[in-house]
Amino acid sequence: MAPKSMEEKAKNEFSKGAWTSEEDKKLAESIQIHGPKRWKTVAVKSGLNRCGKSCRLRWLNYLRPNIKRGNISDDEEDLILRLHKLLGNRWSLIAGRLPGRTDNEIKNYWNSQLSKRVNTDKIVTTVTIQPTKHKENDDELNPTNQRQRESPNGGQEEGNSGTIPIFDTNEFFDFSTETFGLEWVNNFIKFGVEQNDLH
DNA sequence: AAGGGCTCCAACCGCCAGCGA
DNA sequence: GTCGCTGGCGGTTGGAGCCCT
Repeated sequence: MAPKSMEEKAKNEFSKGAWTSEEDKKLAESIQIHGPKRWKTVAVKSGLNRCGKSCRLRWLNYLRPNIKRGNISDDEEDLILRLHKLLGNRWSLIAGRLPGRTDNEIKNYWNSQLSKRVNTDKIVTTVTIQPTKHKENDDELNPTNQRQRESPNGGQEEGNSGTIPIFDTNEFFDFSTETFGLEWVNNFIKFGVEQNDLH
């Protein structure tokens, strides 16, 4: 029985499990040559018996330069809580606003620490978001939104029961740039204060 | 000291969208 | 228009290490 898809083929042919320092070195060298985009090429040229997806994951979550690991500060935790309240489980978007943090790390942090606290302590952020008429723009901007809505819980954690926050992410985030300035944080907090003042 | 349960996190899996042939 | 390949995403799993009894 031949494999039905490339993914199934990959499952059978590539090695899995923890990466060794030797593999890390080979991967880094290959990425230096081919760039952190063409993962199939990187995987093949590196001589690693790993699939492109695995190489990408390793690079993004571990080898990438300027990556921060562990010791999530109170400020960062507060941001994660607030952003999760607004965005739901859109980890890549949340990570994009936390310099040096990866979506995987934030997802793990949420699942291991924050979700429990949200459920048990009934943490309530002070931000109350009103629906806007720009929902469609949000989808155009972030294709993953559509998938989120199709997920069983609609991208919302149990701790977020109640009204589903719908807002225009573009009001806060400039997705057209890769800069990680903190100006958006000020806008974000200011917006939250304004919304609270209305109630 | 031992072993059973728990926590955390690296890595895998499945799905989907974009793109080129 | 469609098909296959690739990259990106969120969900899930497995194992190493820690803690408690």
